[in-house]
Formats: sequence, structure tokens, C-alpha cells
Amino acid sequence: MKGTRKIKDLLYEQVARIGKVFSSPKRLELVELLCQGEKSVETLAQEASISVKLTSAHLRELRMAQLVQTERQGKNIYYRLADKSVADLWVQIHTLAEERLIELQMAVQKIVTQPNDLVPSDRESLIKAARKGEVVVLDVRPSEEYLTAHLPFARSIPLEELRQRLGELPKDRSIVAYCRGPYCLMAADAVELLRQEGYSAIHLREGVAEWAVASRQV
Amino acid sequence: MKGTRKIKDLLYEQVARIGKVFSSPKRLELVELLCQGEKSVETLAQEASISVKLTSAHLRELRMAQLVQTERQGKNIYYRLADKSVADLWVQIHTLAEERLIELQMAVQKIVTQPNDLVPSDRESLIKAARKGEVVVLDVRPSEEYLTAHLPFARSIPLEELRQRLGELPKDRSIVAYCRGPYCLMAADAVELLRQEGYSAIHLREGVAEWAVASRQV
DNA sequence: AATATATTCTACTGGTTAATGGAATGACGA
DNA sequence: TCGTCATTCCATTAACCAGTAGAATATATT
Repeated sequence: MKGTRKIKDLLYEQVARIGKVFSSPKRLELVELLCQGEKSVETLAQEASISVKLTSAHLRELRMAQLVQTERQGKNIYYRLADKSVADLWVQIHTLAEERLIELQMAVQKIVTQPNDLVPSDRESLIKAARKGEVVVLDVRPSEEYLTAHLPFARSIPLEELRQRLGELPKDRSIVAYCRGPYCLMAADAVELLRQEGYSAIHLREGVAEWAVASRQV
Repeated sequence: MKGTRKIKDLLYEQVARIGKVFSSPKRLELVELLCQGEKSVETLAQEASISVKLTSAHLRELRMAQLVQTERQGKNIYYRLADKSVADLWVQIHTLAEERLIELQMAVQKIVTQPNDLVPSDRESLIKAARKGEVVVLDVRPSEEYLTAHLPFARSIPLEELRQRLGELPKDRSIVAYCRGPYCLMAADAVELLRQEGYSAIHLREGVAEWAVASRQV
């Protein structure tokens, strides 16, 4: 019927703009980093292991899709997600990917700390235990990210400082370590180190973005 | 540190496979159609206004990303979404797109029935009114789609039959028409027709997929 | 004035993609 | 066996994309 087609094509094309942003591995990595808080271009480039120029190009795509905002602070330009729902979408996409793609499931298994005792769902009971002090929830990300947002009752010891600051952690209680999310390897490294040193450590694969989505859905 | 990069690249690449699927307008349209229930290749091709061969190619992409399943029924091959969460992702992507992209917002306004009285959020009260019979919720999609799933208390009159079956509808109550979702134009056409014929009609932009997501999030 | 940060422009390579068409093949029903 | 439905293989066009690089530019700090 009449000019229906043109209108429809236009609508789906616009939605596809968002999809395109999430179709590049490096852009996904940048989005995940931005889920941890605002960051400068240089920082993003370093964390994602790409050149500043390429980072700039990817950020441009994100900007043109209105998914990030920029703010100048002195010499640096800081990027942040334009809305929480961007983080939500990232979480939902990688969750669906893990549900559907066996290849991804297998790749993930490689990074899971071998004696596989990672806590999954049990959010409520983890909080309860953390509140009582029965377990220590440990945030091993850089401290700026911890300051931006962290899990309830979490303590911050960045991975880099962990070896020196082991004394701050108790040996008689479980330590639940987390980092940026399921594809960040810092918590896995932390757990490995802790176990070597005789601690009882557990790897929590969720980051703040995943936690937020999960706790909203009850 | 060590082979971290290779692993990370692998992980994000897998997630990007899902993103890629949602980066093509035609594929998005096919996903939306599949949100209405299982459909044959030929039907999908017709509805999306593309050739069977191209449809087949796009469906192949969906299949390789494990987002759809196929089933042979006689001469035809029927496709369906592999999981409800695929529909959820479609809803979340187009919702985010509408939140962020002004171009999409403007394009959407064109299809909104001019005297703009579309009911938004008020799910609870709509159900209540429909239960009491104060309003008629009208599903104008093909009847197979209605049979697969429909909104609570909805009645089915496919758009094609609407003109002949106008007598079934009351003139003293509001009629809330909906179709496949915000980018489907059938409900808008229905509202136009109904108003011309002296009915009090309202366009509900949500389809079953959007309704499901919204009612789950309370 | 010199420096650091970040973007932009141009240009190139290699690879991928959507869409179309022709031809062949498989799978099924009548 | 024939026709229908659907996929596949092949080839093509045109467009796009990631990544890299050189050079130029803008902005702000010192």
C-alpha cells in the first residue's frame, strides 16, 4: 500500500545504526570500558590495545550514534556513556551471545579459574554474607572505577597493588573477586594469586553493569 | 600480561557476531516478523519486500548466529526465533534507538496518526478497562499471528477484513488498535479507517514483544 | 613559544557486505 | 515424474569497513 516501503526502510535503517555500533569487537570493548566510568581517549586506547587514532575513529562512531558524550577536562577529552541503557544493551547483547554461541562458551571456559567454583546467580545471599562480613567482596579494578561505582559492600584493592596489600585480607573467610565483567581477566588473575598465597578465593564474573541489570530484573 | 590480548580479541569477536546480525535493516525487519511467530521463507520474503533468495541469505546469517531455528513442514521450511531473549534484544535495541536518535523520532512521528492520542505506558489501566469491556483492544495482524500470541483481552480482526467486519465493533467505546510493533503500519491504517467511519480509535504502538518486555519489567 | 592531547583529512590496503542474477541441486508432495 | 519450495554455488557490482599511516589542525597547559 502506497509509500509504506520507503518509510519502513527508513525506520529499520535508523535502528540498524545502533546495531552497527555493536558489530565491531573493538567498539564493544570500548563500550565495556566506558561502562566502568568516564575515561580519556588515551586511557581507552591503552586499555583496548589500539592506537589513539583508531580509538578516536571508533569513538566517533559511538558519538554519531548518540551513545556517548564527551567533556573536556584540561588537556584531555573524557568520554562517557550517554545513558545507562547503553550499558544495559551491552549486557543484554553479551548475555545473549553467551547463551547462543557455543564458541563463546568454550572460549569463556578457558578463562574461568580452573577449580570452577564461581558464584553465579545468588545475589541476595552474597550481599547478605558480605553485610555480615562472612565473605569479602573484592573489587580489583583501578580505584577510579571503584569510586565511580562498585558492588555493595565491596572493598577496593586494584590488581596491581594486590600482592603488596595481601595483608589487608583475611585468610579465614572467602574472598569474592570481581572486575569489569565476564571478559575482563583481572579478577581471574587475582583469584589465581590469592589461591597461591593460601586464600580461599572465588571468581565472580559479573561487573557493575551486569549486576545492575540483574538486580533490576529481581 | 601474557596471552591476554588474543583471548580478549576472541571473546569480543564472538559477541560482535550477534551485533552484526542486528546491523542490517532487512535482518531487523525479519527478526521483527519472527517475533510474531514462525513463518515460511516465502512469507517472510513477501512481508519484507525482498526476493526469496536474499531472504534465504539473511536467514542464513541468523541461523549461523544461532538466533533462529528451522523446521520443515511439508514443502515449506518454517523459521522461528531460537529463544524469547532474541525478541527481547530486538525490543531493547529499537527502544534505545528511539531514545537516542532524533532522526528516528522524527521518522516515527510521520506514521503516528495525526490527532495524536496514542496510549503509552498505562498498561495496567488498559488491561483493567479491557477486562471491564470499557475499551476494545483490537489486533489487526493476520489471524495466525494473533493465534500465536496476543495482548490480554484482545480481539482479532485482520486489517484486510476490517472494512467488511466493522459491524462487529461498538461505536460507543474506544477501540485500541495494535499490530506488530512500532514500525508496523497496519494499526495506523486501521485507526485511520475506523475514524473515517465514525469510531473512536486509538493507536497503540506496542506489539506483543514490546508488551512482554514492558510487563516483565513492571 | 613549546608541548601534550585529540581530532580531522587524505590515502591506501585488504576484507567484507548487500543485492542481484543465472544455474544447479535437494527435498517434498501430488 | 512433475512442480513447488528452498538452498547453494558462482559471479558480479557497488559500497562499506577496519586498520594503518602521514600530515595538518585545534585546544589547552606550561
